[in-house]
Amino acid sequence: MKTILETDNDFICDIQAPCFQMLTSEEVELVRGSKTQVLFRKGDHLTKQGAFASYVLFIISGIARQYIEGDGNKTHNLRIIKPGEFVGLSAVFTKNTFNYSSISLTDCQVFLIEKDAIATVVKQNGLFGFTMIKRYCEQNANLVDTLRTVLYKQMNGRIAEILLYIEGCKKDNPHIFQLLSRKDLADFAGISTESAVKLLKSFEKDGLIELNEKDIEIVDPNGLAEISKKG
Amino acid sequence: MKTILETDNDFICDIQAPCFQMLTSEEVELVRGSKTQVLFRKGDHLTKQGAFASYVLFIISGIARQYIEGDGNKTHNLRIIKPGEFVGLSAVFTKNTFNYSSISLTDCQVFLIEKDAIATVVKQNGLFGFTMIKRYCEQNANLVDTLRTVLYKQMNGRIAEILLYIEGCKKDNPHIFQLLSRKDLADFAGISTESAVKLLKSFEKDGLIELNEKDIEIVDPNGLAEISKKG
DNA sequence: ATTTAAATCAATTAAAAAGTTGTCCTAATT
DNA sequence: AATTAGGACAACTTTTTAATTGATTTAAAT
Repeated sequence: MKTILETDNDFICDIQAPCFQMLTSEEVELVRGSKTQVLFRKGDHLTKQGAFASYVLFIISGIARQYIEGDGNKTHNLRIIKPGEFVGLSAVFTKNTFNYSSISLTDCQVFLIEKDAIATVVKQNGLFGFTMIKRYCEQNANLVDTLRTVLYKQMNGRIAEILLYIEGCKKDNPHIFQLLSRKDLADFAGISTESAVKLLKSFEKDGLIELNEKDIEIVDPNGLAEISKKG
Repeated sequence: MKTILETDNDFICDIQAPCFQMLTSEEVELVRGSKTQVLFRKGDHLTKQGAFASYVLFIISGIARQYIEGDGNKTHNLRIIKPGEFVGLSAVFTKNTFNYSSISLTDCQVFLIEKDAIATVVKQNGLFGFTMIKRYCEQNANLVDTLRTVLYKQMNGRIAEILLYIEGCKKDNPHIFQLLSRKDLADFAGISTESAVKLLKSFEKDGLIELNEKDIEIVDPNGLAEISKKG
């Protein structure tokens, strides 16, 4: 009990993440007083699509997977959530409910910050507002990319694209491929699990990637980029 | 898409559960306007210990398991949550965060009701308040029982007690034992998984229960009650 | 009409998780 | 000091879940 609480306190006493550095000390106090910290264990839901959202989540450590739920167990993965990122920003200013689910791929230390506190600080602090806008903007761009992929690309391009995307997440977790099942990859690409399996094998045969158990080694990133671009 | 939405609407258009029958039509409107409905799939978290609680959950269908998280993956199961029950009532009037986690054992249709709406209705409607008090009271009694068990009983009594408890949940789900692992049972009784396995076998040998795969048949409820009482 | 892309289905294999059992260790009780 | 309750560990088995493969079907695109 004691040791865990101590490490918790390390987090609690300081909001060290870059995006909070630009706050005044009163603003830090406001955020500090409006937050709580939770350990989400591997496999826990950080957000549940459709549930009331009275707070945003800020990831201290660990990674998670964000997805939208369709009918009948269908899911589409949207992104890997990394340390230093927010979840549920879309609930602060507009919707009152989370419009997607997310689930932790590893244990995650997370701040939950009441959304009123975020809104207040944004109104006071232009610089902080600016970084929030930047985040929204990036998310928008990513959503548009996802949409384009779903609308226009076919299997090869889709899986090549997400392989490169996941590869880019290796700096946050070098073993990220081991944390994702074939179904997870398929749900990122929006294809069936079986198709994903077959395509990965064929990519391996073509020398684009290397499959070692669940780990995937990107051998020819340029080749993959080419396939991704062609669609 | 269509069929699912239709069944959803059946729920959404009417708050049919007994405990809402005593509300005036304005109160029903207030609750209706402050609620949303979510399908939690088997294995999804309904609540996460420590997260902000801006709403209470009301179970329409399905069952779930409520537990408290300790350090290092230790959990203690508190109860089976059944249709017609609330989750998170303790957050309405006092704590701002959930003080326990809960996870669905089957798909669950759930109303999330903003806690302000519940508080408002309780203040207006004495009869509704009365039923809420009754619920709190029952939960208190159950918590005291749990505490007594943990403090004073030993293995045999603990496992006998929870077998009878789970048996009592069969009217809400006849297959409930199949939904619980040996670890789940052990975490209800507060003993190790291995001890639970061994005790179940010994109970079977003594003709108290019958084990068929994961299902458990209570053969001698009086005998179990005896063991449970003795501790 | 024919080709192509990709989902679905069914069967199989592989890997992971859960359950089981015996042995040993520890702390409390007698 | 001896006994007892019950957890912890290790080895093993069973069950469940995930991955794979090939065959078939569907639907769109040429």
